[in-house]
Amino acid sequence: MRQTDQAKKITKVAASLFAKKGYNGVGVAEIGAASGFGRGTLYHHIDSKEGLLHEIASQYISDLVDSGHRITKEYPDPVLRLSALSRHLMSVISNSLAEIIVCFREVQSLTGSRHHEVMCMHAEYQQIWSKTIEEGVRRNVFREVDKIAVKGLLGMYFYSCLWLKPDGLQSPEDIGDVFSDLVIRSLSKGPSD
Amino acid sequence: MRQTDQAKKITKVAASLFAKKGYNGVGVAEIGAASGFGRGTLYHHIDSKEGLLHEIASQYISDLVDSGHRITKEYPDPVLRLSALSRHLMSVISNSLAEIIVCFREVQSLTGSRHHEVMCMHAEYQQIWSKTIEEGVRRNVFREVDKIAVKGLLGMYFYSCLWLKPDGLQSPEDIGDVFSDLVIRSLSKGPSD
DNA sequence: AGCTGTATAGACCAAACGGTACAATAAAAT
DNA sequence: ATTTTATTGTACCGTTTGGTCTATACAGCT
Repeated sequence: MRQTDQAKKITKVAASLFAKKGYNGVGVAEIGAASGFGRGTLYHHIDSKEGLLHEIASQYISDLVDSGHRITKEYPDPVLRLSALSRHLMSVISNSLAEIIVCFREVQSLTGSRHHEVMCMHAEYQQIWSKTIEEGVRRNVFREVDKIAVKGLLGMYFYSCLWLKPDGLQSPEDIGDVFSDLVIRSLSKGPSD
Repeated sequence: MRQTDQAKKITKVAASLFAKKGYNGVGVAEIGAASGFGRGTLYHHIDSKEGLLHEIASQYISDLVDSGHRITKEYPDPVLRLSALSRHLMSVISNSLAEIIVCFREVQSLTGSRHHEVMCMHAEYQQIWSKTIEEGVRRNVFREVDKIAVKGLLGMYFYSCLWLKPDGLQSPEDIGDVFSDLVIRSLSKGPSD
């Protein structure tokens, strides 16, 4: 969707407000005030409050899916690919904290096709990780794991939006490395496998 | 806090409504209707809407902390303790899905000391896991890991409230076992450590 | 019967909600 | 200079918000 600069600014402001107070905890008047507009002006730039939410949620997750496919092509080796996915995911989360918090906390506030679209993209991103693990099993570098494991591993990352501090001591890439180390060790073949 | 049967019922109903639509997405009228009361009656049993939220959030997490301490005493061995914590956490999450979803999604809607209290208990629970890992390092069964790792590992569990189905194929304990397997492998000493 | 304490429903309140209408203004195009 | 076109603020709409107040009903007890 084409967005003007003003609309982008409003989307950005709305994301951080939604992240702080929740979708239903923020009124359109507050969004307007925070972006320096009156209510009438606001509605000249956006279509509806829910449209704003959809924009926030879908934008970041479609980016994630695109980058995921790119990384898949770039790294044929499953171990290296997992490290790259890990670093990248962590840096996206860190750079779009507000958007991702909103996306996870407020998906259920989206209705109909908007909700469906976001859920599908989320499933697609999970597939990217699943395929990587399967590839590792095929190449005999990973052991066979329950299908539910990938949900757990991704949870490690996504849950971080609740404790990640943008100006923390560790960089997102450092954290991504710590996590990918955990992930790869948990998947690797041990002496008994 | 002492709660009458009616108050407990209202808390339960409110938890599932909050989980589905978000704290600010549900009105007190709706809570009343869903529990079979008018608005006046509702306020005869509860003090305020935020009090309800606090009840939901604090109740489950204080249970979690208590059980955590109990398990710590019961299992001196870090590996066995981690497995027990894992199974237990997963079954609590599964049995109180709505409450936990609400707790994580809406903590920020709590104000002042109520917010602080919940955050402290959450930190205390994380400590229980941290201490277990440290104990394992001391006993030379776990390798040294970054302090941030425990946040990631707990995220595996907590994030599950977004995809866990109460009537799913796998029991919470099964999932807990899959997860504890991942956790223990990711922490274990490898050939190169 | 009379009293006391707990439940209950519904009217009511001021404030805020998402969204629209419209007039006023600024900028651009002619 | 005049006409379009894109922005803006404000007043307004009906609805819903969290919370209070009051009147009634119904127990159990004396």
